[in-house]
Amino acid sequence: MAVGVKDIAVAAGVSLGTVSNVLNHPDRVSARTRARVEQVMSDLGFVPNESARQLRAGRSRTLAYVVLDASNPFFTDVSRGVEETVAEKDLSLFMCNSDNRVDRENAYLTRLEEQRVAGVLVTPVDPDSQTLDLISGRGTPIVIVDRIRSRETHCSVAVDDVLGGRLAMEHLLDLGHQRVAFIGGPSSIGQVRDRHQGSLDALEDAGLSEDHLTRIDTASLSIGEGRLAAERLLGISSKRRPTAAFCANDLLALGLLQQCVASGVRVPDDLAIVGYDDIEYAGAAAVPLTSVRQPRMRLGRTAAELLLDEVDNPDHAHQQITFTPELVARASTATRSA
Amino acid sequence: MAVGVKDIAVAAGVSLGTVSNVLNHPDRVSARTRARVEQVMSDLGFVPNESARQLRAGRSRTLAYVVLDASNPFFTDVSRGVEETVAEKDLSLFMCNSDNRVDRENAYLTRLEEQRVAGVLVTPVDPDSQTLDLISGRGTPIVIVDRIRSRETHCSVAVDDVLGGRLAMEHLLDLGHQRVAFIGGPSSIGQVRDRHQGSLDALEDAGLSEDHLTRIDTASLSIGEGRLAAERLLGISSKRRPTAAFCANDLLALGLLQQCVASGVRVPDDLAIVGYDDIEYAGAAAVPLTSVRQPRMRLGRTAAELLLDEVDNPDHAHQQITFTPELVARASTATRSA
DNA sequence: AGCCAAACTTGAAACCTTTCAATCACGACA
DNA sequence: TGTCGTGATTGAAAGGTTTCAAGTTTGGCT
Repeated sequence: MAVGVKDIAVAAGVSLGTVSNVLNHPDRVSARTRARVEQVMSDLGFVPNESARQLRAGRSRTLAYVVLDASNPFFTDVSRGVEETVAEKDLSLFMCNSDNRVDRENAYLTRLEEQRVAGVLVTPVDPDSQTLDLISGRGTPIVIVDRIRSRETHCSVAVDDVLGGRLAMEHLLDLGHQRVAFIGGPSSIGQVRDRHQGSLDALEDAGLSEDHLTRIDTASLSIGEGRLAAERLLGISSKRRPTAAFCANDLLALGLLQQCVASGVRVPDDLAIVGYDDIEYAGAAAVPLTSVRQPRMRLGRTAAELLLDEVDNPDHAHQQITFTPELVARASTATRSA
Repeated sequence: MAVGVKDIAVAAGVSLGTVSNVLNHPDRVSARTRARVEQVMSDLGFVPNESARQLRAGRSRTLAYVVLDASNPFFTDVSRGVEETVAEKDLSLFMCNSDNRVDRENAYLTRLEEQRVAGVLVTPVDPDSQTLDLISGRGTPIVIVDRIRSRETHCSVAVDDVLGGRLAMEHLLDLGHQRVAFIGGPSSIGQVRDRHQGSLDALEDAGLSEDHLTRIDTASLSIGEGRLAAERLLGISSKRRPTAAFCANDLLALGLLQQCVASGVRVPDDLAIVGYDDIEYAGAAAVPLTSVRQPRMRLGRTAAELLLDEVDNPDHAHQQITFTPELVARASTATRSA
């Protein structure tokens, strides 16, 4: 059934080595022989066995990206950047979705290592996971995407979340808001902590105390949690209620926005909203959301470049790259007069 | 550097075969030997080489899903269903994103065949692509997801799009709308054709002529195209303008909704909107969208089950499974009086 | 015709694992 | 003590490819 190089060799009347050369070093083979061998290959429907090739070569020509949450548009854009860069090389990219679960992440990482993939990109559930060190220690290059690690044992790319938080808060303060809600959680997520910290920094710089920021904790960064947060926020007596909300990501902001509209709270007049990530749905919302944009594609592209370098540059040095976020102002924080 | 079974065997003072047995047939090995070998494995950091295993076994224990568009939430939900089912077995799942491009789809399929994956799920750009036949003809099982094929040479799962189109249109007709726009394209996509056809069927059943349906063609099924469609729709003089729009998917509907809100057109009062797919963002929109829901997870689960059957059931028979869609009514088509 | 270099082709070894028939060790039983 | 059976272990072969040193052919030149 399965036809291998040997069958091709026999059918074309050449040796195994020649068939292999047609595949891997076409220049070493005379045009006539090559044509004949290629003809036979397509006649017989030959499909090279990548396992055998890998076994010989020691490594495969495949990269993998272990995504934290494939349904979050933020990550699909990062993936797009990765794919774009990888596609230019003669490599393929497989994607694995850990879905925020440590066990699945580990299962995938193990499988990938067993497959001897050329390298792995990963947005880990826990950036300090020891598994990552073990694997790269054994020789599989790993690049960490969108997370920062305490020890610099890998390449990584990330965005400055403290700065992002600061940008969001400064924007709201500039607009004259004095009472702001920070909506996000759980704080085990580094991103959430950093964005919150950035808001506090901005407050401090403005000479305002921390009291001006009301923290509303959420169980996750989802639309549903955004709706729940809205209920808690709107439950506050209108006198003391914040006039603006900064959400740790756009999904929360979308949920918040929806619940506000449903409750007759006008956005931005009664409540200004800032999101984070600037996913496509943020700009496309009925009240387009102001959001902090991260260079998502660029994140993916850079991560892939670092990995490619680590894969085939013998004197590669680990790098930690941090990008700068940017505020995109839209209707959800438009000035009241407008 | 790399430690293999041989190194383990030497270090543990046993033969190659015994090490292999510890891995694959633990019951054949005495408890004492097994413990010793396992100890050595973890001491030395042994990671089995999957390529070599595969080479011997002939097939890998990996499945793959070639997704049409990883950034469309519809497909991420289908993937979730697939993953769920696959995770129950001792198999892993890789995802590939063809991004609607035939060349990438083919590149991935080729790679997967070379890797000798156990089976492939695919939502193809062109359901009648010949590549699919070639590959399954050579022995790699393929299941087609969310598309229908003219010839029944593979298993496939899909949703009845003609019925979905009919449900949407009947809903609008029930609400008293007489002039409706169908927004979607390009019509090279079978789904778009079917959903349009379903609307026509509903019209006919209601005894109305095709004139009651204005078709607005789009270049793709994206939010941006939805906005463009809105401009064309709103350009029609208010006398002749449709009072409702049925969009071929939710992304179009979201774009349409946004542009309407921005232009001061009230939804649903001035224009009722029905989307398709019922992605999470549809229900979470500022004016929650009425949409036609497809059993996305179920689609994924069923596809995976069919594939698993084809993989390890010798007398597997191809099946074409069609699911039934369901209308979810929300605010975007609420009755005017409400 | 004879020689040489260059171009091409060959065959065997190596990659790492699994399988399976064959061997071994051990205790039980006669 | 010798034999048998059982469970544990072994060693060699196989799986499909690539590599590389060694061998062969080709064509040009004198």
